[in-house]
This record gives sequence, C-alpha cells and structure tokens, in this order.
Amino acid sequence: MAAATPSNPPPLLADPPPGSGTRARIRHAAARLFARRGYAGTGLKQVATDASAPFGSIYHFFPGGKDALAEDMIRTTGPQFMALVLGLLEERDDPVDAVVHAFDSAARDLVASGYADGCPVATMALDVVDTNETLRGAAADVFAEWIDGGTAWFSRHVSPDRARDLASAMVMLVEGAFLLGRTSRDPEPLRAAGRSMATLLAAAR
Amino acid sequence: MAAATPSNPPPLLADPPPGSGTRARIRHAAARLFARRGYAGTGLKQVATDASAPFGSIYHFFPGGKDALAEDMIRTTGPQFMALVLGLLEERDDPVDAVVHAFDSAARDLVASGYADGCPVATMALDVVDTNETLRGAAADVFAEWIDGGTAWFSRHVSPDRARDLASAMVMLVEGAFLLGRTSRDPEPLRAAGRSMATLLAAAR
DNA sequence: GTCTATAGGGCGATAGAC
DNA sequence: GTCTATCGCCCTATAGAC
Repeated sequence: MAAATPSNPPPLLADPPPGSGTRARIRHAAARLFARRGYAGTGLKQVATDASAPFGSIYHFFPGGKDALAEDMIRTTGPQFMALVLGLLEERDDPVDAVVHAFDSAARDLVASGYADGCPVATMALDVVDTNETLRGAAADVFAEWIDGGTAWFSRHVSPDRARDLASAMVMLVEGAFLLGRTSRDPEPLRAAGRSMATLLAAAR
Repeated sequence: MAAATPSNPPPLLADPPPGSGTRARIRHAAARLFARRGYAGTGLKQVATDASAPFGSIYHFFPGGKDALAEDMIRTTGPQFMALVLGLLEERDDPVDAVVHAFDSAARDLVASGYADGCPVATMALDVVDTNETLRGAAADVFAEWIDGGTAWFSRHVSPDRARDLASAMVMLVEGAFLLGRTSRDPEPLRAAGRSMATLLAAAR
C-alpha cells in the first residue's frame, strides 16, 4: 500500500473553477500564458481575453502592470509546483520508487497537456534573466526554495551534504527533461531523468 | 599529460573578428541577442545596431526575416556548442575526470560572461515551442544531435544502452545547471552537475 | 547592393465614461 | 468598481532612393 493517497491533483495550469472572481481568472490566464510563451511573448490583451475580463481590470487588480503580474505568477506557481512534486514523492514508501514514480507521473502530465505545460518558471526565468532584475530575483528565490525543500526530503534517506547534491540534481534533471520533452514532443527524457535520479539516489545511500 | 591540447577556444558568443563582413556581423549579433533575450524579446532593430549594419541589410542577407535568422542561429550555434563540449572532454584522459573538467570549465565561462551566456538554444526553444513549429523542430533536431554525439562519446567507456542514458542525463544536467546558474548568478549548479554526472558515469562502468 | 523612410499593426499603459 | 477608447511607442516588414 502506498504511503499516501494518490491525490491525482488537477494540472497546475488547468482552467480555473467556474465562478472564480475576475482577479483569480486574470492570475490564472497570466500564469498559463507566461509559462507557455514567456514574458515578452505574452500580451496583456491576450491575458484579458483568455480571462474573459476587461482589459482595464488587469490594472485594477495589478496596479504594477505586467511586471507585477509576472512576479505574482512566479512566486505563486513556484511553491505550488514544489508541493505537487513533494506530493508525488509521498505516494511511494521506498525513496527510489518514489523518485521514479514522480518522473513517470510528470511524463504522463506532460503528454496530457499536449507538451504545453512543463516547469511554470523556467521559460520566464530564461526570458528575463538578462533584462529584468526583479523577476530574475523572484525566479532565483523559487529555485532556491525548491533545492531547500528537496534537500529536506532527501535528508530523510541520506546524509545532509549528499542530500543537497541530490536535490540540485533533481531540480536540474526536471528542468532539462521538461526542456527536451517539450521541444521534442516526447515523454522519454522525463523517464530517462527518473532512471538517472534513481541511480544517483541509490549510489548515495 | 592531457589527451589533447587545452585549446581554450573563444567564447561561443564573443565579438566577431574585426573585418568580418556584414552578413557575419548580423548572424553574430542575432545569435547573441536571441540566446540572451529569447525570440520575442529580441528586436531586429537591436540586431542591426549591435551588428553595426543598416536595418535593411538584415532582409538583404536573410530574406526570410526574423524566423530565418532564428533558424540559422539555432542550427549554427547548436553544433558549435556540441563541438566545444566534446573538445573539453578530450582534454582529460580519464572519462570521469573529463566530465568533471568540462562542467568546471563551463562554470568558469559562465562567470566570465557575467552569467549572460549559457546554452545558446534553450531560451529560444522554450520561447517558441508553443508558437513556432519550424523553430521548435530546429531546436529538437539540435538536441537530438547532442544526445547522439554524447552517446557516441560515452560508448567509448560503457555499453551502448547505458551510454544513451548517460548522454541524456548530461544534456539535461547541463541545461538545468545553466538555468539555475544564470538565474541565481552562481557557478555552483554547474559544479554540482559535474559531480552528479561523475557519479552516474562511475556507476555505469 | 547599401541604406533610409515609412507603412501597418500590436504593445503596455492610461484617462475617463458609466 | 467595471469597462472602453485611445495614446505613444516599438515592432516586423517593405518600398524605393542612391
């Protein structure tokens, strides 16, 4: 029996529940567009259209405009994504099984989204790293939290210093696998990443 | 003594040699801007300015406009980047040493560029994967060539099936490490990726 | 063939009607 | 507070002078 309920949560960027307020719909549409098309590639007109909201409402709820919307998106979806991954890791008792299961689950979600949704932060981070210091810092904070959270999880199974390298490797493999998987429209990179991560964990125990 | 000369090649996106033709300067400026700011974030006006070329010359040399320039950049810098990495791997006789050396060298280059230059293809790939099928395909071709090239190199030291997973892991770790390193302005992710890659290679022998 | 001027459209942001 | 019209700017692409 698994260690926790297979929660099977809704995708991070799925449609918002019916009856959501205007602000929630704007946040949601912005998060999806930013994640899929990047910062410069996303237009606020499109955000308003996708959110079924009037254009002016964006500035009513987010007076800081595009930058405020983007920072809110990075700082919101970042922790959500980590929670999703940690939840997947809890669905198996054995840590090696858990890692493989998490990557396999991510592979299925990637295919289910039509290869549209990978990491909600990576595209934004690369887009702004050279042009927007505030947003670069927000993305850096998110990645640091992921590595800290991963280090805590791996510390349950290996020594703390090894746990940190494992957490770094996990984040890097996830990011690289989403990049290759989305670009090649192929779930195999995520499965290969899971196998490599399993090898690294086994070697560290 | 090392297996090959430590060539210490110029950075992939350094300034073009003096006396280069207009076409070469345009290609070079475009490659650097696309790699650093992405597809939507790069303006052709800026390309012309950086290349010290008249705006119209872009369309004289690249009649296909922005898309042609971008595809040329992906298909040109992709193989150059692989050649650079394979060259680094030849600078050490022991394969584990070679892998660690390549990542350490990449870490130094990243710092030297002010955290501006990582993978020349990744930012473009994520930018266009959902909006431009031609450029997505070009990036997918490049990544596939990298994995094939890496598989050939690792096949000198491990069995072919293991070599492929190692090559995939290497590409994914490089991409993830550049993402984290550029975003956090820290060379440590690249060094950590090198350690993990060394562990994976050692476990496969 | 090199280079300039401009067309045509989309952008982020804002003012102000209701 | 919700929504629309519009401003000024920058974009890609092209036409045409030289």
